[in-house]
Amino acid sequence: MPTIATWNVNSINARLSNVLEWLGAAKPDVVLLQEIKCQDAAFPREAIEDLGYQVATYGQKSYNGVAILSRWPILDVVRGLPGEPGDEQARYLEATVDGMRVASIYLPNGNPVGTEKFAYKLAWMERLRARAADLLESGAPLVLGGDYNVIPEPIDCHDPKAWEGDALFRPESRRAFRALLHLGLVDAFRALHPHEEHAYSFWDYQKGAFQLDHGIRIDHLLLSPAAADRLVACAIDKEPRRRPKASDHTPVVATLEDRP
DNA sequence: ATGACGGAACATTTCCGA
Repeated sequence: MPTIATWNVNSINARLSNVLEWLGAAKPDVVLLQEIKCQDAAFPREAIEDLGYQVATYGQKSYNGVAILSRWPILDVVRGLPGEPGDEQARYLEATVDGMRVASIYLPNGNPVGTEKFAYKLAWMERLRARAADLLESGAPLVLGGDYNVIPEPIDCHDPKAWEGDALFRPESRRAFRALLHLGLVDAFRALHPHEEHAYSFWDYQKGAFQLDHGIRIDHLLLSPAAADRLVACAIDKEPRRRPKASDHTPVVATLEDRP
């Protein structure tokens, strides 16, 4: 059965050996990467192609950058989130793989609240909602995966009080995330594990956060009804976060039934 | 109130992230 993963790698070149090892061990079929932190030409394409993946990237210098890896051809690629032609931040890459429309999403952080950065986050989320609504019209399977930089509910963080007021947990951010769900999108992990606590996908590098399990769940796979109907498993793989030179995020992996 | 870690780059310091 096909698996699709999302992983914010916090620089693909700093993380290459960890990424190659994980691809070889977990053997995901489709991978949505965020924060590749390089331009397209600097992406280590050959090393990943050698493992049997096709590669599409949408990079920029130093910051942001997203990519899609797939065992199947990557078709009809859209670079950038529609709705704001002047937006030069590389945070959205969309394509068709194995009959599914997929997108790799690196949603803006939005801190500090009260600045143009928070306004950009909320505007970006509205653009994403509009794009998702368009994509849902076809009824084809759709997977919107990535680093949403949103803690959906108190259960999704170790200490809700510590996150009060942060852009990741502000009511406006959570409401905009719920607006995506209200379109009919399903949070794959939470749908299958409705009460699971300490299910985190990010732990800060500082203050021993990983060892203390002071994490947050901000990396999400949102599935359209046609994709959610095929959902059989969703897991957070903490193994890459334990390794030396780890990203501060770890992969989230969904398993879908074969196409009917 | 600040820093703590870690990455990139016009780099021995600054900007950014969550």
